[in-house]
Parts: sequence; C-alpha cells; structure tokens
Amino acid sequence: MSQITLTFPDGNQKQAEAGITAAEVAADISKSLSKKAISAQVNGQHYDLQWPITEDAQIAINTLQDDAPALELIRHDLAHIMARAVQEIWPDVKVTIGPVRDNGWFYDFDRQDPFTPEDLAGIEKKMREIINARDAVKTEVWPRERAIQYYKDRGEPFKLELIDRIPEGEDLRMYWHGDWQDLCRGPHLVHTGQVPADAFKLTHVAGAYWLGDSSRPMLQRIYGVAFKSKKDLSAWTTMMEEAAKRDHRKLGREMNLFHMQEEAPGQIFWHPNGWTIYTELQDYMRRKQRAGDYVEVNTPQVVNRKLWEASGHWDNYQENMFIVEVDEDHAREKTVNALKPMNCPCHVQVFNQGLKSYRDLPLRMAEFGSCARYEPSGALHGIMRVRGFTQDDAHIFCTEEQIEEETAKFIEFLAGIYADLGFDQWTIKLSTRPEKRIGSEESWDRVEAALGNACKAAGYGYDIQEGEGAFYGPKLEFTLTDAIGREWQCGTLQVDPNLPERLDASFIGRDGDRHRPVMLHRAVLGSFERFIGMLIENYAGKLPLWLAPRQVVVASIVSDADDYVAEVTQALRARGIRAEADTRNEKINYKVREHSLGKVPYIFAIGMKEVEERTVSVRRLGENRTQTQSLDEVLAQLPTEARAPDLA
RNA sequence: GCUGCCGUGGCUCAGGGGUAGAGCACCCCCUUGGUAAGGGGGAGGUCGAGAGUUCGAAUCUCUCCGGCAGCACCA
Repeated sequence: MSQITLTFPDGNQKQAEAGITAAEVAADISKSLSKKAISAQVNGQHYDLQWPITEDAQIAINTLQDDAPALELIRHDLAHIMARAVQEIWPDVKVTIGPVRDNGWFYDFDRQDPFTPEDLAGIEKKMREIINARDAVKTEVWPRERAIQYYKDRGEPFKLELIDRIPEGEDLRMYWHGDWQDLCRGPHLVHTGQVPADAFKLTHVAGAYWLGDSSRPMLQRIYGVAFKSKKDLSAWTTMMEEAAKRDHRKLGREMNLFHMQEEAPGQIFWHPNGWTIYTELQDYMRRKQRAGDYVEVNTPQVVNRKLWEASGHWDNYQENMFIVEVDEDHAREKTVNALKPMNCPCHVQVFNQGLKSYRDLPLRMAEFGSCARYEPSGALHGIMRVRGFTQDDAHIFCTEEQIEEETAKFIEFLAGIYADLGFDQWTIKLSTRPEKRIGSEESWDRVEAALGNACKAAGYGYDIQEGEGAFYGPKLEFTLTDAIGREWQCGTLQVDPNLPERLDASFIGRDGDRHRPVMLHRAVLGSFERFIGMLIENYAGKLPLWLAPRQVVVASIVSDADDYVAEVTQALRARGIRAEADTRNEKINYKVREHSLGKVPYIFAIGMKEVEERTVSVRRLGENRTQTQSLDEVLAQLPTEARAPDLA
C-alpha cells in the first residue's frame, strides 16, 4: 500500500495509507469529532465518510455545524428516506431520481394512483420512523452487470435506464439506508438519525416528465423542504407566508388594480388604479429613452404572414402566434395574418424606409410594443406570464464595431433605471454560442468579446452561461433581486445579425457601398405587465409615492369638515397629486383601516381643529403616529416628494 | 400542452341527491365619532358551461371552459 499525505485546514499534515476513509481520519483525530462527522471536503470535493482517499489531499471534516454540506446531506438523505418510506408503504411503486433542490429536495415516482395529502402525512410519519431507527447508511461500488441484474430482478425500469445513461467506465455506486437500496452518486450521511426529524416537511405533489422530456411518461413528484433545525423550518414557513401576502394577484384585487376573466385568458383588464401605475411607469420610460437618444415608433398589431415568413417566425414560432384569418370580399383565399409576437420585424420595416447612411448609425428605435403570444395554458401566471403584453422594446441598428460601445451605454442606461425603481442588486449573465448556430466562429469570437468588454467598461462583472445564446448571436441577461431575495430576469440585450439579413436591411457606408447593419434587441423592464407584477410583490403593494395610484386620501372626521376636505383635495389635485376625498359617514378608524389596507401612502385626517387652523393631520402608510402640518406647507412639499425619480 | 387539485352572491369560504348559507363589501336608517372594523335593517346567487343518470342534480357521471401547483414551454 502506498502512502499519501493528508493536509488539514490548520496546515498540519499526516501520512496515511492510500484508501483511508474520512471516517477513519476523523476517528484518528478525536472520538468526539468522529461522532459528529458527517462528511469531508477532500481536495474541494464533497466526500462521503466511507469513500476511500487514494491520493494526497487537502482534507477537512464536516460536521452538522457546516451549513452547506450539512444541508446538502440532510436533504439528499431525506430524498432517499422518503423513497424508502414510499416503497415500504406501496411496494409496487417504481423509483426514479431524487435530487436536492432549493430549500429541499424532490423525488419522482411512478405510481398508478395519485398521492393525496393524506398520503403525504403517512409518508412523513414513516420517514420519522426511519430517522428514529438510526439505520446505518452503507455504500459500495458495483460492477455494471450486477447493478443491471439487481434492478432487473427488482423490476425497476427507470433505474435501468439511468444506468444506461451513466458513461461506461464510471463507477456505479449503491447506497443503503437500512435495507433499502438506491443507485446514487452520493455522498450521504453516516446513519439516518443524523437527519433532524423535526425540521423537514413534505410540501406538495405535482406531475413531472421522466427526464424532463414531454414525450416521456409523466411521473409523480413529491417535494419536500428540510433544514438543520425546527427554527429554520418555521422561518421558511414564515417566508412562504410573506411571499403569499405579496402575491400580485391578491394585491391586484385588494388594491383594485386589474382583473382577468375567462373570455380573455392571459390578458389583462387594467382598472384605473392599475393603469395609473402603468402609465406613470411608461411616461418615466419614455422620458428616459428620449434622454438616451432613442427615437420612438409605433408599428401594426396585425401583420400579414408574408412578413413572418420572411422573418423566419412563421417556421419557428407559429404555434406561439395568434393567427387571424380575414375573409375579404372577392378574395379566393382568406388573408392570413398574425398578431405580432415581437416588434423586431416591424422595426426593420421602419428602418428600411428610405436609404440609411452610416451617419444614421447607431439608430436606436424604441417602441412600447404591444405583442400577443399564444402561450401554453399551463404557462400563464397572473400578470407575470400573459398572452398580451407590452415590451419596453428597442432595436439598435449599428455596425459590428459599434456593438461594444452601444452595449456599454445600454448597461449604464439600464443601471440608472433599476436604481430609480429601487433595485440596487442585480447581475449580468452572458450567454455564449449554442451548439446549433449560424455565423462564423470569428464573428462569434468578436461579438462575445464585445459584450464581455462592454460589461467591464460599464464597471460590472458577469457570469457566463455556456451555450445558452440564441442561434444567431450571444446575449446578456440582467437579473434583479427583489426585497425578499427572489430573482427576476428582466433586462436583456441580444446581438442579431440574422434578421437584418433576412429582411434585407442595409445602409450606405463611407465607401459608398451597401452594408448590412447588426441589430441589438434590448429591453430594460422586459414587459410592463410582468415588471409591474414584480414591483407589486417587491414593494408588497406599498409602491413609492410617484407610482402609487392613489397618493393621498383626505378623510373627514366630522361632516362639518367636508368643505375643507374638498378644498384640500382640490388644492392637491391642482398640484398634480392624485388625491381623493373620503367624506363618507364612517368613523376615522374605519377610514384609516380601509385606506391603509388599500396601501394609500398618505392619509390626511381632517377634523374641526384642522379646519380652524388650516392644517392637515398627516399619517404615512406603515406608521401609526401622525403629524400635523399646515396646509401651505404640505402643498409646497408634496409635489416635490411625489415627483418621478428622473424629475426629482 | 401534460399530471393532480379546484370552480357556490363583488371578496373570503361553509354546505354536498329533496326547492341555496355565513362574514366582509353594497343599499337604507340611526349615529358626527380624533387615527386599523359604531349600531340596526335590506337587497343580492339559473352553485363555471353543456350533456347524461334520477321522480328530483349545486351535490353523481361525462365533455368542454377557466383557475391553482408543478412539469414542459419561453426560436
């Protein structure tokens, strides 16, 4: 046996025989560590305590104190424990895969009958029994044939297919939790009792395609969440409740922003309150775009299929388009149109009007473009994923040499908008050439480099998403993080040399010849609908003053104050404030409660004292103290405070 | 689109083969009350749509439509 050198985190070194396990290393250090150990980091890899270490290694023993490995193991072992519990209750259920995910794990099963909520409770109970039994976790590497035979004997077709997909020559590792066995690459805990029995929960069941392929059978997926402690689990529960409170569909109803109905699935009926948010945001974007040297255009909704054929959408995107057939008089065939799913082909039509010179480039053409896409019914979600929406779309027509500078400019443009809207945390992802692509390698090299350089020039880092670009060019994606830590991909910039080619866009160069421009598709918000949904959830409905649909409610305390309430309301409106009077025959408590729930930023309460002194009693949303201010003072202050960030 | 669940007055929900219930909201009356629900009364529903089973269907069955959770989709 050859000797290897183990190096510990404190720098100490130790000689050991090759094949030693981390369990043995831990035992050698101390009895208490040996008891607490759950796994090890070996040369940066997460190792099972039972795996042999065969070469010189940096080694650190993990305990339950180490969050990342502990959570990974707890969740992964729970996946196995759950699968074991399911097969103990229903022996004929077939097992498939069960990875760790987000705050927990899932495991996919093949079973005739659906799992019910009562079934989940039964599974949880069985899982606790398994945990309390403190069954040993054991692992072995098996020869392929033995594993295949084993699963043939057990009648586990999905496992056989998994084995088939593991490359020849790679170890097939088996794990046992007690007597229950699963094919798994590990690592795992030492025994089931290391999983906290009170810090996990099965959350829900849903269908999921085998191997994520919609042509394969649909399995039943059981989701669970797990943490290190009961306290963490209840923190997660609280967080979920918080997210539910912020749900834009719920707040949209409560704040009377919009509704949807089945005659127009996936499309929004904006109410006055919601439309106010929309138009405020759009006005803001329009001002920003003008300041950013964009020109604004508007193009048709219903466009003949010829254009979609030319752009390539007819072939590649048809099933997502609303097709509109028109039976024109005297026509032998119906005219076939499609509602535009994107604005780009129309923008090229505008670009193509008249000769363009290199002096016209870069040409930044913006449109608040209303698009319709026939999204699959299962994809629809409130106002976030809809069939009718408006993009803050623009196409920058430029030369390849201008891509870098235009991209850098765009990033700065976008950064300013995100900051104005209250998002200071966001990241950039650069998606590079996919396997199926057009264009030369040199061109991909240049354009990918241009995007990367532009990020650096603008002062931002980025992550690379290998192979995730569109077939015609790389793209940047801008993902922002909301107030409760959720991520939303909103902004995008895509380089497209393809569409100008297909739709024959050109400009006259300095040399007098025709040249092909490149298009940069770009958006900051993405769609107004989705972005507003996200804003509502980010702010839990408590929008910044400038976006709030109702900025002030002036509420009377006694009806003798009604005239003054009307005067205050009119004075606010005259200064551009969205103010409403509330002189209903209700107590002030009632009015305060109602308008607080309605997320109105300011309630001005008016009683006889205010009438006599010409003051208002100001109550800000979220505060329960009030402040009396003179009417003149408020009228002078509020319009400034309510200004959009670019006008402040 | 797929799997599962759901669809009862404006909202939140109870009921579950024998002629539809609650709370809030709404309307009317009383009350003029100082910062998160004052009191009383009234009106309002062909129980998502269609077909079937039944003496009888909101309730059972089927088909559609829509919603929710996930999956797939988001050239």
